Amino acid sequence: MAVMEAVTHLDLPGLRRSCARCSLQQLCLAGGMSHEDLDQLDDIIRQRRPLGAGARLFRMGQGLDSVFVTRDGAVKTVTFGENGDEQIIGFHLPGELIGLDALADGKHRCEAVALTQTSLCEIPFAQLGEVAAQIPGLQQQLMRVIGMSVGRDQDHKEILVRRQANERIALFLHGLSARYKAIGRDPVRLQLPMSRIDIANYLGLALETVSRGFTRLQDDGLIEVRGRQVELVDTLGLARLAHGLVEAPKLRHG
Amino acid sequence: MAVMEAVTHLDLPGLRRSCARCSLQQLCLAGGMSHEDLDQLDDIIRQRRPLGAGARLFRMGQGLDSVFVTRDGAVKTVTFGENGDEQIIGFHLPGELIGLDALADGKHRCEAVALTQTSLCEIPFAQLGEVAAQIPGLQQQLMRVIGMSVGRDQDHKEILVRRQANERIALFLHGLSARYKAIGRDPVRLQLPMSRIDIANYLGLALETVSRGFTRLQDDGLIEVRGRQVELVDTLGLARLAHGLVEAPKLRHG
DNA sequence: CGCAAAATTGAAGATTATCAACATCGGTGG
DNA sequence: CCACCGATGTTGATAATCTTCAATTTTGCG
Repeated sequence: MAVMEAVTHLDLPGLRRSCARCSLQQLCLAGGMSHEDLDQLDDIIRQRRPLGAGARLFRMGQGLDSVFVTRDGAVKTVTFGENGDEQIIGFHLPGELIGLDALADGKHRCEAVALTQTSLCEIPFAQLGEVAAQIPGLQQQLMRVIGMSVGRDQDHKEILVRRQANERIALFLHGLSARYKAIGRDPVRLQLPMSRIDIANYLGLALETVSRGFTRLQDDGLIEVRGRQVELVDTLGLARLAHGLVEAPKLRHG
Repeated sequence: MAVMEAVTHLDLPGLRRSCARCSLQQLCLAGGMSHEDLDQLDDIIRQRRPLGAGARLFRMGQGLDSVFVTRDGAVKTVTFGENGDEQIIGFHLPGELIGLDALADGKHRCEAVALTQTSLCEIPFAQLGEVAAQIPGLQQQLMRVIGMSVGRDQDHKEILVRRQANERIALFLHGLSARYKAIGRDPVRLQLPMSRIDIANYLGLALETVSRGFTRLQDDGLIEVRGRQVELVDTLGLARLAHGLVEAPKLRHG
């Protein structure tokens, strides 16, 4: 029961803070639980030393040992087709659960890779099951968290079915903004943790198309792009574009 | 606790058959449970009178009362954008769980519509939670079933990111075949329960593109199309196309 | 400061959406 | 039993969008 790690005495920022004092509490597994129950949850959660960009949480085919919740930073989950090409299945921001892909048969069908320096909570799955059986609130909250993950999957699909590249990009930014807002970050000035290639891959587009889309949205006055920092200028217009309410996105005359 | 309905004495085919004798047992919530536990599960499951094509299981915004498992037939889940257009989120074949979209906040964000005459099992969600807390096996199996649903979502995404229409179609048929096989149906001669429009919507394509894709795949000797009956002739070739291993799907010279 | 990776921009070619006409299927009623 | 009708599905032509290949610029970091 290796609950405590060498990490305990390091006192790095964000480490060994209890769930009770975690700002992500409401979004995470800890949501809506009594202080007593939180202690029990705390006991099984391992808080890992921050991972560097590119570090892997788990690999495809590996058994489901733990589920993870990002605490700070960002993670992408990817699969690899027969031809070996990477496909990004999801981006995971703070408070979002990672590892559900192994729920079906106990083996991961994704690989999880840190996009930036990332610290996260690790929850041994077997122990989670045990504790959840004892604490009714945790059981319920686990379902809610799973539901949120399913909801993000659905959002991703709703992006991918769009035929217009700019609509996908607008939806992507719009959704990201909402997620940032939910974790108390600035929903207008977005600091993107992922590259254009990763965005393109996630959106099912060529990277050049994404690049062009960004400049196009900027030219139309919807966003302001400075590398990986994107500012949402005309949130309403962006939302209209995102929801396909712009009939003819014509070029300016001339 | 309205467990029994007027339906009890009807003895329609597929009605009031216990989980223990259900052919879908292994895929469904009943998988891997003892005979005793199955009885307990049986007690909370309502088996509904078959629904006609077009009937709705639940609507968007409605509270999560029950989850459903298709027993026979097929169901689609759809959302409606701001502009009112329908978007198909998933197709649900026998043994597949429906209703997880409401797990996050207790309200459905999809609508579920029967594609053909469909009979299914209804499981009141509150009671499921109670029983699951008592039966450790059910808890575990519930996770597995949720995991399978998440896996299908991932498959759907992997279809949608494909840029080539024929690849999407090939992947769609390939995946459908696998699901048919899992429930003991012929994985080669597929009887599609959904229209071309629905397929196009699900694949993020125009319906004409789907129609052309079908005939193209037929011309290439991969499938044989007779309306909604599609026979997979060259399964290997179809898989190769599905996985993007065909470099240049050129037209025949001339 | 310089280099490699990341991002932008340009031009050409290919694929798909769209509009439109036509064929086919299934069910209903004569 | 056949004919009709609407719904469903197929096919054709055109225009628009996206991908691809290529060159260039910018960024980030040692």
